[in-house]
Amino acid sequence: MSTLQSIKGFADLFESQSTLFTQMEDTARRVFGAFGYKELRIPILEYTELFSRSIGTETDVVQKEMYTFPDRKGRSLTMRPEATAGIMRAYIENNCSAREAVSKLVSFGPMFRYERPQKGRMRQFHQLDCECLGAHEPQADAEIIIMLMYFLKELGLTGLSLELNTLGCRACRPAYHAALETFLSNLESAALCEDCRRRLATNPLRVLDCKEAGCRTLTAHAPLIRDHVCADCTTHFDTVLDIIVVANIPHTLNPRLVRGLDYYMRTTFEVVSTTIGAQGSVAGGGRYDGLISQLGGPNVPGIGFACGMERLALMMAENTSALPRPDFYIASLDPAAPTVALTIAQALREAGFSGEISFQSKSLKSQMRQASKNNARFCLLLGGDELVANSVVIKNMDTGEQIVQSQQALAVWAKENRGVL
RNA sequence: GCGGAUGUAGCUCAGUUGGCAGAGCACCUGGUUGUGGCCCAGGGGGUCGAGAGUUCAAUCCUCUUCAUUCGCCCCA
Repeated sequence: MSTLQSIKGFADLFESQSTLFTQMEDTARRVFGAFGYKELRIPILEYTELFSRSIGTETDVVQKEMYTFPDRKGRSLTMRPEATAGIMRAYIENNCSAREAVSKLVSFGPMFRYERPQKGRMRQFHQLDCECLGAHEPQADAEIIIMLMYFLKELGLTGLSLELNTLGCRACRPAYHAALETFLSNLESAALCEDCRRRLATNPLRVLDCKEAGCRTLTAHAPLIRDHVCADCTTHFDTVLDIIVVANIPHTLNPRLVRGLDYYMRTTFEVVSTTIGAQGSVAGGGRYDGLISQLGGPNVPGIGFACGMERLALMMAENTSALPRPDFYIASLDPAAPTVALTIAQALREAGFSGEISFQSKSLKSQMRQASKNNARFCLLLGGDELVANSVVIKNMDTGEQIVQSQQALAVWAKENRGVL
């Protein structure tokens, strides 16, 4: 292993990839901005306790996936594995609830989880995060789901399915968990797969989400959350569904949809793609009333979601618009010419044109090949007789036509004939 | 943390029951051409991922290791 190698799961994004991320961020600012969301940039490092207290100490994320280390004074820091916790901290610390009844925040950036990389999963990955704080009404749930689906549509993505579920609230969830555990413990536990036998102890809800056919049939008649939630939760979820139906948003109810982070309650949702490999979950979120107060803040409700940007990029990949074409490429036929080229190029750029110069003075054939590859609209040839004559040959790379101009007048001439160069 | 696949030229990959390392594309030089794209000729490039073992001889067989990749788990 060489230190001159990137860290496993940490990727370099060159133009073809980075333009996709730029496009996502631009679309996000436009779409979410139209719903009143304001951008918030939060730190990458936080005290470890923030994550363990919000995400849940028993979750896989906290137990085995965080990049955690001590700072120089021995305090435990963690590179954020998700954005919600940090946003909550910022919201509380800056006393946002006193300034506005509802805060709508959007944030994007890198997240870090120590997992085995595979398609659609990196150790440093990027999420786009929206949080709506201060609204407990079901209309807020519906709006954020509608907004998310609108955003994905604006990115030109298709073939996505929206799954919805409710997890109940603090009042009714314990009863459901008890009913589920009773059901599971009455099963022939040996018939469950190895993973599920482990889940019985760690996270019984996950057993419902198992992909093994054997477990599927065993749990086919397991108690479902929907049948156990309280009247308030039922009303809440029904209202959300009514709005989603009226808004004509295709969706499926998935009573087995479970969230991996402890703070979720009531409405949960996930957007899934079947086209990008095993890690098909593209966006996920839900309501988390109680999280802010649990972190020591005011009793403010919240709902939000996160989008996996790498996973969106996988879907957008073949969709890229043509890259902008440079106006000029300056090729030199003489070792002294690149010096002159710098002056000419800068005058052209200040006149509003874009382009590069070749610092080498190679053969004409080779230079023209480079100019071709550069895809510039015009190739400017410097050197030889023309250099002596203080002029430059301008060749139209599409038509092959060429004319000669004086070097000093070039930028002015080009500006006056903008359509030409 | 667990499993499968793969590491050979800048890129995509061939290859040998173990015997001097290959192609296409790219790059460079020259020719042809309307100063670049097509065509022709030539050329540069590789500790065959790394380390150990077996052997007269290992890119090939054995072991170890590192990396990449797909899946499990988990998540977005």
